[in-house]
Amino acid sequence: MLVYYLRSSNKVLQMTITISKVAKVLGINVETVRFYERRGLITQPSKPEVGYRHYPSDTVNRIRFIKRSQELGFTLDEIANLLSLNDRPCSQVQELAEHKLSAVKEKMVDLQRLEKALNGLLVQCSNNEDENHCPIIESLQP
Amino acid sequence: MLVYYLRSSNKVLQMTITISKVAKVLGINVETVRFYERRGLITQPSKPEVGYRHYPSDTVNRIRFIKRSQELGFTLDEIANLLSLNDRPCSQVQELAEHKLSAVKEKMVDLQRLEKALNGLLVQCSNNEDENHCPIIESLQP
DNA sequence: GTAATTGCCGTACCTATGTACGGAGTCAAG
DNA sequence: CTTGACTCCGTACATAGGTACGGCAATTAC
Repeated sequence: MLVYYLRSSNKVLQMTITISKVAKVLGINVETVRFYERRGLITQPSKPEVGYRHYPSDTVNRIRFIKRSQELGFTLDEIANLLSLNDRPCSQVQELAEHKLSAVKEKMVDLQRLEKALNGLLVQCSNNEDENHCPIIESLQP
Repeated sequence: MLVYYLRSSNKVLQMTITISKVAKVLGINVETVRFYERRGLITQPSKPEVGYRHYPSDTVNRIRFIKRSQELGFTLDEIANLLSLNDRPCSQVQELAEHKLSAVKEKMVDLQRLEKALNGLLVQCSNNEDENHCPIIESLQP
């Protein structure tokens, strides 16, 4: 079910679609769309007297924004923040991104430490003579 | 409250303590100890006719093992696995550690990709002329 | 016109790793 | 003997990000 209506300019078409179409074009679950509504990340279109709600393509775009931001490691709370910053000075957005970047760097240092430790364990293991006694278990024990 | 009792060797003392002491020496919450009991990671000492349960120092050591393994990024499920492998051939333990290692490496690649993307955003931002219009928000949008 | 999809809505459930709470029992100190 | 601290136990709550279900309404397909 498609509804078209004209903007006052008489030029721009705004297409509106049902929730399942929204979910489908984005490749996500209907429930996820509804979840974002509950979280206030997108606004729920008003329910018409008769029939189903229809969602403008703005909503689709907004969810795309959300999904891309998630890929960049932002949480939904941070994304809500980003969305509210739409017309705010660059500096605030930049700050958020920098904050995120330093968190990412920290996490990478963590993982490097971890990688080293795991490699250490495996080296011990490969030098092991005694088949029935694993040095990994040993070395993790106090 | 401390209870000492002798092992048959007549040499080794096994000290037993209350749950809050266990938590205290480990720097964790009492509830966490109880949570590990529920998860089957440690066994709950039987309750004496009168008074409180007392925990042997083995329990403390076991929890230390758990905590170290967690630091290495193992989940509680994996740790349960490790604990059950105590006297098993090295290969199984090694396999678990290798699996973990490759997960760590994957995660690092992810984070590097993310770091690059975030840096890209910040470069755009610093090249920005228009104070009121942030390219980060723009570039995340479709 | 009837059957099969969808939509709508509230609510419960999921994973992972704990934390918190309430009420009753127990213990140690003053 | 009373007070305060601790234990025990079951259950609920917390976070993050959804997913699932049940019952009823509306729409679409044939």
